[in-house]
Amino acid sequence: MTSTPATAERRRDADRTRAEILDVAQREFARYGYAGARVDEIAARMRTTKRMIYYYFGSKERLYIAVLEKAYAEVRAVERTVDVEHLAPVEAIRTLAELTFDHHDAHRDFIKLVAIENIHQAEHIRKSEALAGLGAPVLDLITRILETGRASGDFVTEADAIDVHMMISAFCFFRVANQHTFGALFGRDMTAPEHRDRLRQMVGEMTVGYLCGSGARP
Amino acid sequence: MTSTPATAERRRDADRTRAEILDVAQREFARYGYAGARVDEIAARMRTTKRMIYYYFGSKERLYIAVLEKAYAEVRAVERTVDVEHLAPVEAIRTLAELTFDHHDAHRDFIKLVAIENIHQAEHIRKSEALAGLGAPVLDLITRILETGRASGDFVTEADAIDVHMMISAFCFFRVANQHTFGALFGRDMTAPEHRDRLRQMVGEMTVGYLCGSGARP
DNA sequence: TGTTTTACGAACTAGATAGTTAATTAATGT
DNA sequence: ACATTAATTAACTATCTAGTTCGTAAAACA
Repeated sequence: MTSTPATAERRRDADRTRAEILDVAQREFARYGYAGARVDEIAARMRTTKRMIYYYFGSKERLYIAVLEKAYAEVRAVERTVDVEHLAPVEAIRTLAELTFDHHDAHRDFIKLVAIENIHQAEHIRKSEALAGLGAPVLDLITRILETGRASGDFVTEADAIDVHMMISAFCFFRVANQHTFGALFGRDMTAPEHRDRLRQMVGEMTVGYLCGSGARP
Repeated sequence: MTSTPATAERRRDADRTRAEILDVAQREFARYGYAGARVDEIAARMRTTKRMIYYYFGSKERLYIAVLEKAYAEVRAVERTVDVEHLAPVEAIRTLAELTFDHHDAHRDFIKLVAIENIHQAEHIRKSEALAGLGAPVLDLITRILETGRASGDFVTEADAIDVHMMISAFCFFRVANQHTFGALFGRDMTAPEHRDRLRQMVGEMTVGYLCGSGARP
């Protein structure tokens, strides 16, 4: 059993080639959409040829699905590192909101892939078993925080975990996904560094403010 | 001057043909994206031919821009009917949030077109002069509400009109635009009728809650 | 009425694009 | 060393798609 050098350069390296295809394809799909992305263009941006795309992935659609799965897997890996269990409910939910903000900020290609997938009515996500049940962990976390917060009397608003997750995601997602049209219409790039901290704080305040209620309601 | 019958059917009717092309094209672009939409398919869904698309619009891209302009124009028309000036600031902002919700709910094609436009980095919106300065009216309105609310002491949070508009839009937009991936991951169709009223109330509470602050902050 | 202009339809084309064929070379196992 | 398998390349093809050509007929106009 001759072991292959893991670090040194090899003329032929299936893993490396596969990974490079996925990498380039992710950028291409995120930038131009599924239909707009060109297989030839992806090939041109690699050190290998178009034939390899079909060798490893079979079709444009299967390549796209593979890109989606990889992107979601990375996201899931980050999510697992979140630990807010030791915090009091108000701080836990604020921290979760801010971490979600950071996460969306750091994975813009992923955001765009999700937006693209929605245009296609999530048909590819639904096709992939690897992507089913991906939402459960966050919902469990939020559910526990909400229970604690209601028990302590901090949270007064009735909303379930999915509602709260949607509220947080909507803010973080929109800021990245709609930066271009919003920028064109309102003359402000919400993803610019000078707005980052303020908006990050805002999503935390917004969520906490909603759950805790305010003096303005009769 | 022979006047043409306005209501009766005519074999040739430029306005009608033009309008039908725009209508069919809007559905097609909203459903498949710019690159994914097929000119032939648009033609097949009309009672006229593909030739007419080029006769009236010149190219696929110019047709797409015309669709965008029409969609934005309709939206603007609705926006002009909003009158919340006579309301107290808290109710004004809540009403604005709920109206925005209704508006997004009622114009789903428009939402999808905006999502598509973001994938293309708003290049078409930027090309169209008809779409510049479209954001100003809402911002003026929010600015006035915020001023009144701060003067009365109802609003304590420091956020400007663009921030508030983004917060409201994000929620309403996300619910419609991301319904498919969200549904696939969390098993809930946020656009389903049984969630509508709750989410509508939620966006109002959320915005008011944020602006008025809550007891949870030190 | 005759002429011009506007609106329309069927068939066609050039180029782009996803996907293939078949030969080749590097690594692996014996 | 040699056979086998995995990885890779270059050139090719069928099809799809935006855009066109050319001819025609209904309105508008004089």
